[in-house]
Amino acid sequence: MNQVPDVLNPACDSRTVLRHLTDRWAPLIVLALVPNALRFGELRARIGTITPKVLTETLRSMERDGLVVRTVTPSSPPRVDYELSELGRTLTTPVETLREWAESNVEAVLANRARYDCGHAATRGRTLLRT
Amino acid sequence: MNQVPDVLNPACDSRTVLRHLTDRWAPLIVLALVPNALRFGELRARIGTITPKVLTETLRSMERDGLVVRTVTPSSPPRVDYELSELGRTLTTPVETLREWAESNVEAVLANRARYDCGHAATRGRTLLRT
DNA sequence: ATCCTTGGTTACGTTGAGGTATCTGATATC
DNA sequence: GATATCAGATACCTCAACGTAACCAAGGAT
Repeated sequence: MNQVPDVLNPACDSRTVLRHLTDRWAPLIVLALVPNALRFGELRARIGTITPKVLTETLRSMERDGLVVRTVTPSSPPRVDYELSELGRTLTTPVETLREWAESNVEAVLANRARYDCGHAATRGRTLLRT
Repeated sequence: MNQVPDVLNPACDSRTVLRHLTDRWAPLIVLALVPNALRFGELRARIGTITPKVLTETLRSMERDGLVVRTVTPSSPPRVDYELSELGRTLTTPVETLREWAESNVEAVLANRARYDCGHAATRGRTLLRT
C-alpha cells in the first residue's frame, strides 16, 4: 500500500506502530523481558506500579503485534510465561537506547525544568526580546 | 538523590523522563526538527494532524525540559522558530532508532495482527489446550 | 476600511487509557 | 471444610490528554 513507510506521514501505519511502541507500559515490559522470560506475577513485581488489568491489556496487544509470546502451563496454580518473540527481541536496541538516554539525562532535564520554572515566574507570560 | 537512575524503579525520576519522551507528539516533533529549525506553522504542517493547542503545549513542555529552543522574531506577522537544543539533538539517535524500527516493521506487525485476529475469532475467549 | 497572516490563547467538550475493587476456577495444602 | 495461590476477568469510575471552535493583536497589503 504505502511505498515507503514514513512516520511523518499521518496516513502511514508506521505512525500507529510507533505510537504503540510508546505506550505507557510497553517499553518497560520490553526492558523487563530482555534478560529472560517472566511469569505474570514476576513481570508485575518487576514493573512495580502496574495493575493486573493494564498489564493484561498491554501484554495482549503486544502478543497480538507479535512482540511477545505467551505460554500457558496448565498446572495446579496456573503458570503463564511471557517472553519476547524474535521480532520483539529486535526491539531491544531501540528501547535500551531510549532507556539509556532517560537514565543519563534525568539530572539535566530536572535542572532545566527548575531553571525554566524559576525564570518564568519573573518574566511572566511575555517573551522578552525587547525593542 | 538516586544513586543509579533506573527506569524499572517506579520511584526513579528517569521513568517520568522516559514517559515524557514517549508522549504522543514529542518523538514526531524531534524527528521533524532534526534536519533544521522550523516555524510554528511549518512544524504543524510537517506533522499533519496536530492541533495548534496541543502543539503549543508539547513544545512548551519540551522547551521546559531544555530539549527545544524557542526564538521569537517580533516582525509584522510574528515569526517563531523552534529548534533542537544541544540536549535535544542528543535525542536524535534514540528517536531515529525507534522510527526505523517502526518503519521497517510495520508490515510484519500488521501481518501479525491479522493472523492473531483470525486465529482468535475461532478459538474465542478460552485458551485452548483442551483436556 | 477591511482583510489577511502568524502564532498563538481561551473555554469548552470528549474519550479512552488507566486505576480500583471485587470476583472466579482449579488445585493443594492445612 | 477453610484457606491460599496464580492468573487473570469484570464492572465501574476518574482524569488527563487530546480535540473543537472561536477569538485575538499587530502590522501590511489591497
